[in-house]
Amino acid sequence: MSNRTAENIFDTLVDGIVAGRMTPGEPLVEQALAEQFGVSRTPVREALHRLEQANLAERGARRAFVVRKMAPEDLAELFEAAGEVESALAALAANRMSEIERRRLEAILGEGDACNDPQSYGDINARFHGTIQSGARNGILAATLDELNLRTLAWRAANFHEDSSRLASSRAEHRAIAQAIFAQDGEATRRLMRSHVASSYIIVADILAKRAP
Amino acid sequence: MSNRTAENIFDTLVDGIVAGRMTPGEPLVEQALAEQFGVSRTPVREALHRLEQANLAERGARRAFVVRKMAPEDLAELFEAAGEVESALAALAANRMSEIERRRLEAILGEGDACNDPQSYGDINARFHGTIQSGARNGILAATLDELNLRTLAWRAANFHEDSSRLASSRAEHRAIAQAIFAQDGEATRRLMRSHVASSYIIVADILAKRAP
DNA sequence: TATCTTGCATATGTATACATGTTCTTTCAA
DNA sequence: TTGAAAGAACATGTATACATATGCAAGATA
Repeated sequence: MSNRTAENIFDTLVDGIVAGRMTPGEPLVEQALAEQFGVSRTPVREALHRLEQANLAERGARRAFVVRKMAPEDLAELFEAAGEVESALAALAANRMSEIERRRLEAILGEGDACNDPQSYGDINARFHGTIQSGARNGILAATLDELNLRTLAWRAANFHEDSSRLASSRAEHRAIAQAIFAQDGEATRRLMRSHVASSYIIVADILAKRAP
Repeated sequence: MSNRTAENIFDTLVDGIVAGRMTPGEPLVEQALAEQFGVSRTPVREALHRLEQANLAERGARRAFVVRKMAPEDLAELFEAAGEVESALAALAANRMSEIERRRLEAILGEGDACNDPQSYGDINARFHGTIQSGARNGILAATLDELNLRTLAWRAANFHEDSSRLASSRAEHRAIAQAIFAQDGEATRRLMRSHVASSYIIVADILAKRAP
């Protein structure tokens, strides 16, 4: 079965990493992956290079690729960077979102209040952030955030399950952000979004610290 | 001579694009480049894929790669994105730069005042921004800015030569930014840096508008 | 026993041939 | 003259063989 193309293989590997099925340090050998996917080394090779560029893979022994390990300092930088970019997007969105988009955001808030299942709350959370992201009217900055989030996702999936107390505070933070957006107060929106991202960082870092002290 | 490796070829092509020797829309054909560099298609291919990922190349007719053309709206988004990221870095730097770094920044300011040659002022300008960038203590966010700047550079090089009036206002803006950093006023630094990047955008956009109205 | 050297195992880097897909051109018919 | 269909041309996608580099292990030598 060689219906898999380079793009396809890349997506599969990304998914495996962000879903936590492939653990940091795990080797990514061209030949082995080629046999596994039923293709030659060439498309696998291309996929691995893209992984490296996306900072999801790095070089290990014998120049081999391995799933990237991140130091705790890298994690802090990563969340700080994502927080800065997403809060910038939110500040822009506060001044640029259409009336329709604002109403959609309000609706998403309502869905979040009515939802207690962590799984589907994750979905609602993604739609909340996605609505703000597209409301900023800057595709390049949005793509930049996507890149960064790909990397935070790898951590979240491996280490983080939303608990109910986090769910409650997430709701409150979302509402505060939305209110700042409705008031078209860019700077308040920026500040609130930054601290929202920071609090999700604290949880991930906390779980990590407890796990490997 | 085939001392050139994939990395080398990538760098050469990037340089050619940002320096304006390769114009937007120019085809990048694997076979032709391979012969030109004296290597096979394989390393050229890899370089082209990296160019595409860096948004410096895109697909043209017959799936061929061409040097990326940017619409004016893209340019606006790009500078806005770069402005947000760099101003975030500057805000962080205002609170994190060491005493030594602050003195270095002051020295660079002095060099800028003493310099009237646009060429070497470009150098000083790069060192000013580089000092702030590294003073922010966030390598990931700094790398993000580098990526964006690679793309703005392609425009600047093709369309922009600093004139002396711009040089004077650039000096004044740098001094204002530095003073906000010395005062450890993150928010003022952010605001000033954002408007500094925006004014360089205005110049590029202006020249562009006069060129192809 | 410690260390340096040599050789091999392993994984990526490159070259080349062939496969695939897309566009342009030519040709034939209405 | 126009339109559609077929095929040639061109460019990338993939497979495979060979080249190169790197780390590890074994053995020789001080």
